[in-house]
Amino acid sequence: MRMTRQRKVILEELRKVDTHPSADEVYDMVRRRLPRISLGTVYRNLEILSQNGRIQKLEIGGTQKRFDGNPANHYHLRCLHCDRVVDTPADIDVAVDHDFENATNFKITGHRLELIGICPHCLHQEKLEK
Amino acid sequence: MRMTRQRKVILEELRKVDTHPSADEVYDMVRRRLPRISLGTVYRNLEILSQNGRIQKLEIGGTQKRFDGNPANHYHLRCLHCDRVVDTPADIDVAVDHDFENATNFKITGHRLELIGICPHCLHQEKLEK
DNA sequence: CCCGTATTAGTAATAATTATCATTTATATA
DNA sequence: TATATAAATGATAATTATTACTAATACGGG
Repeated sequence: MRMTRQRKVILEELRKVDTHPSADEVYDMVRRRLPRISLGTVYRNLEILSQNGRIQKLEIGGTQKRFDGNPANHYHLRCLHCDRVVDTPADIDVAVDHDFENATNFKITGHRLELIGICPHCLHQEKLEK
Repeated sequence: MRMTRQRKVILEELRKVDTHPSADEVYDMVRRRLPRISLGTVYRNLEILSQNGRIQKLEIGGTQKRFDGNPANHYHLRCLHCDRVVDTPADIDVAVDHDFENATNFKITGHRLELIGICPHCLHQEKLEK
């Protein structure tokens, strides 16, 4: 994998944030440094970087895919109100694979878990509105 | 909610299968009984039926949404090879919401869990190929 | 049975992503 | 350091999945 200027900046910008941006949000972020980059390049590189394990492509609820600059395994919380996606603490691990391997006749290689709820920010808003 | 002919057939066909079809697959199934139904009607009804809790809209990996005629709570296994989606036994429940509510400051209302692996059918195929 | 309104079929529009291709550029090697 | 070459880019077109629009239709209460 050649480390092009575009690829480098995409990776750097994605690592700066913990907001799990969509491809077009990454495009906006990167365009501030590389105004002539094209959206196709962003898509292509997000795909390549996630295939190489440098970032994560998240398939969580909603219409767009989101991207995570942290390639380490962790879960995500999604806020029903503001759609924000937040990382869960790294030390929580839900060891369910073995249970399901016993209960079904699949060979389980992993799982995707997404927690749904209301984020602290929106909880606070709700209180104020009462 | 009016029970139109179209809506009734969509619900019936979806309940017949355990394959978790996408909207266009439901369209194909339903068209055998109602050849003049339109794809828009299928989309609209799948949305309405899922909002009324009669079916489930699944947002699992892949580009298309899938639908499940069984509205009861259960998890899904997805096969990496053939993309088949299979229900998990109903009696398995992963009680993680409380743990995450303590570890974060979200109010957790639920979770989505998807098991990834190789289905028995594909495992068998692999053996034969060796 | 008739009326009012939700629903439909058909089509157009939108949104997200992927493909194409001529030009440019990173990098291995001479 | 210059050069060859294959990978990558930018611009644009194409595709895929889904949603919106609208005149015509049909469900179901009275």
